[in-house]
Amino acid sequence: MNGRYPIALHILTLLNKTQSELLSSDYIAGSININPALVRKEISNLRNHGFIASKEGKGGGYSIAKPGRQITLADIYNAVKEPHILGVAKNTPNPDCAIGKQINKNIEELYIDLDTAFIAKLGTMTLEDFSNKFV
Amino acid sequence: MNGRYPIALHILTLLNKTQSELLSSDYIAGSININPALVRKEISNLRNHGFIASKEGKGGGYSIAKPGRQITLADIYNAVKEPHILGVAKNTPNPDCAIGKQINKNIEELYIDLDTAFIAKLGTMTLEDFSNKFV
DNA sequence: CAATACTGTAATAAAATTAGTTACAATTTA
DNA sequence: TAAATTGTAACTAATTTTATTACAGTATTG
Repeated sequence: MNGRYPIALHILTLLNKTQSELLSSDYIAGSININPALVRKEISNLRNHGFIASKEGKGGGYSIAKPGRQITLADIYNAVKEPHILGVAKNTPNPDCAIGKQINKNIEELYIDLDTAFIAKLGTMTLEDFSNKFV
Repeated sequence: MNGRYPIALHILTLLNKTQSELLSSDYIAGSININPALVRKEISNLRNHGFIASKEGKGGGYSIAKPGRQITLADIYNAVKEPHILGVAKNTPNPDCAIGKQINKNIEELYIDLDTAFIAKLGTMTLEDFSNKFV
């Protein structure tokens, strides 16, 4: 798994804590300590999911698009998630092997089961809850 | 996340289904369709965790070290797991930012919480259960 | 005891993925 | 019109993952 989830959480926490004004990608990048273009790229994704509103032009920037109470950590997970929770092997198993032939289907099933449980757990926590951990 | 979990599951399923004889890394690699040296490397890890027994020399190979009923999918997860369930960002957040200063601690807490729940779920399934999905 | 067939492990190389950088058009404000 | 900002693409660098090669060590078997 790459660093997109923690980055997304960082961005959304900042915006959720800053209701009154717009934050620029430069400011956000300064808090995270990464490149502003990367921030804009991830925000582009989060905006497509309806979590963030943006305003172009001078004085523009970003704000949270809806109350943190209405964004669960599962929603964020779904917005940045990897294809499979426990990783994907890149091999193509041997179709002439009894196990190899069936393993992908069975792993797939297992993953769906796990993913469902994981999302259920994440769904019990909101961005607001997470934000409230900050003093 | 990389492909180690599915690879480990594949190896262990093969061995659990083959109680009577030893399987060579070559045979296992043939089923997975990856390099035998990689198989031996992952097995080296799984052996250190007590899941696999090995025999060197001619006619040697691998076998399951204990009943599949005694190996949970959580045990396997713990043997190959990544540092964090939802990924790690490589940045060092700005310590002069109120959010940046606290985010790592809060993410850490969240991850421990999630990991615990995930392991509990995985702990309800055994290698035997997984093996039984194969007809 | 010599040949063979394995494991165990390390070193290296190749491939794939992720993160970072640069650039610039488009937009808005003043 | 100048300045500040987003949006996006193209490219580069770094890191991680996977693959390959090699070979010493260990049993087995004729």
